[in-house]
Amino acid sequence: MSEEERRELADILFPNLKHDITYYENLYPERDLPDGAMVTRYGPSPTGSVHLGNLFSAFCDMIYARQSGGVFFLRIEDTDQKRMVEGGIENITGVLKGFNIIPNEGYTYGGNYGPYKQSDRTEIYQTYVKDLIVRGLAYPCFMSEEELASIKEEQEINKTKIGVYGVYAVDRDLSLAEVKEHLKNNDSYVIRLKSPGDANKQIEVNDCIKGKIKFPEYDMDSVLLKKDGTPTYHLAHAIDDHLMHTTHVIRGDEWVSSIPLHYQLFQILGFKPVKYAHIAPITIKDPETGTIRKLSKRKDPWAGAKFYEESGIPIEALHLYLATIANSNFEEWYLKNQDKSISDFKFSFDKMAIGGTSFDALKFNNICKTYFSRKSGEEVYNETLNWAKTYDKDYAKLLSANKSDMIKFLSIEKDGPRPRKDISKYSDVKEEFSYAIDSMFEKEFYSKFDGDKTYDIDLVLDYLNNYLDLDVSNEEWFNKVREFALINGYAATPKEYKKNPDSYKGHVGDICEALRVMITGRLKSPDLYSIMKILGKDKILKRVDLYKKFINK
RNA sequence: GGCGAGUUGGUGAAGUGGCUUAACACACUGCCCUUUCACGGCAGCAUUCACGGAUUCGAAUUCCGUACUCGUCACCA
Repeated sequence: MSEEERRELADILFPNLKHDITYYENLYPERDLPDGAMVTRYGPSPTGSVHLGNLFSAFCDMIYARQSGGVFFLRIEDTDQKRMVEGGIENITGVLKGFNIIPNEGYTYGGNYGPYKQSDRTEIYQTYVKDLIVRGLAYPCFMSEEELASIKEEQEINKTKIGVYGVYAVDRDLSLAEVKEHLKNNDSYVIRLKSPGDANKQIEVNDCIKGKIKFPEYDMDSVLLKKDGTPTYHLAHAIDDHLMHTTHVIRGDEWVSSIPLHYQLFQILGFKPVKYAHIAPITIKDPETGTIRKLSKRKDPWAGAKFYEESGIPIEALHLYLATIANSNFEEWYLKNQDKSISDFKFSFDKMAIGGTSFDALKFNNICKTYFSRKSGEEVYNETLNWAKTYDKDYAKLLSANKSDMIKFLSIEKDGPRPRKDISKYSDVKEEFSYAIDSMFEKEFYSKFDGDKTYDIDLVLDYLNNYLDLDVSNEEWFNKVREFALINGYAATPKEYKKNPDSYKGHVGDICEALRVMITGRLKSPDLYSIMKILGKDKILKRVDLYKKFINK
């Protein structure tokens, strides 16, 4: 086909486009950003629920854009109508918000590079494709599904590369008359790339994470525009990321094998190539089979986005975990810098895992504990209340009614450089601190007690009535407990008791244990003095009463 | 099958030719601290980096081959 003919063909195929390429190029000028600013984007396909892997890649988009003073935008990639799920888009934007992953531009966020939904950009894609046709780099292909299937079969038998290329691209060099004939017959068609590549030549690309990768040049006539005039992912990616001036495409590594195609597309469209950062999938070692596989929403609760909120895991703790997955040196840095947060850390692509990143539930749990340990009692209280308001309304009421005491309980052993680590999620607060709220404690009625001993109520009452003094310091208080222990035939320290076990009934620890069990209903608790001080003598005595009922039930 | 990537302890991983008798964290075990638990401290936990070969004075690190795992080869993204 001559250039004249291609021009004619382009006009026949796309008669109604309002603009030309230059129009769009001018519409979306270069962004005015500081040097080194990264423009990243998250491009979800609205197919329903969100996977941890998606969240991770969006998280990376956000941190890299943020730390470089760039832009992170959200683009809805809904070019496939068949995959559309009712409410899918709303679900995605909602989940992102819920996870505190906030784009600073894009769908529902606005910006000067929209529309940010691909189904609203069809005309733009077609404009570029029309130009490609004029330049002889794209052509209409009328091959039927059957024809495609049959060349694939042939290729499989011949053990050659599968796809539409070379001699298999039968419509590649159709004459204008032939195309017109097809059109007259109303034959359906797609627009294919007329790939200028040579598979015998190599290209080398530099992935920000994976480093240098070599591929044969791309030589297949990939589909650019589908039968319905809608673009394929590849075309949309090239055009959108060019027009929106994305600098870094961070995406899952299932895309690395399409790098040659994308690279070629950028080249023939005359676009400055984007930098790619292909992140490894989040995997898990299957507990049953021992093999490594991708996280599965069906088998692994962590894979689904809903899980975290529902089970009361703080979003910030998840961010912390994503950050430790994202950069291998983050964890160490975070442990050394007690007072710093994620945004203080400088992430870099070369600290990202190249192979699969394994999800370590135990480590995640520990990170959650660390998160809580660094929060003040009041912060823990507020966050827990906030969570309970939607996920445990009854508990939320109890929390509100017991605010000041609850904060005191949650603050025990929080000051100082070595805070307790006993909570990993909001629902743990309810479990671990049930003794803090009278009505809960009464209901629980020592059901949490996991020992088999019964304790001397008279001894405890004697102590409470005659020796208890909560107006002194912790140390003085404990000295009085020691005094009381000695008087009653208990050793003042466990060491002493160990030396002469026969001369004592037990040691101070035993007295404390009795107190602890009656007051908290369990063998383990935070500092006893602090608990007693918050409760006060009256409540303590009531609990001893309750214990009496428990023993005699 | 073609193309591409990965393979370091119980786990997540650091490591880019000598500073590695393989960091750090999680888990586990022991001891210490201690009124319980948690926290914290100390110690233990890979004589070895999938396997075979090559290069080198020297390799977990470079090269070649083998095995296994993963991704991809759609008018899905």
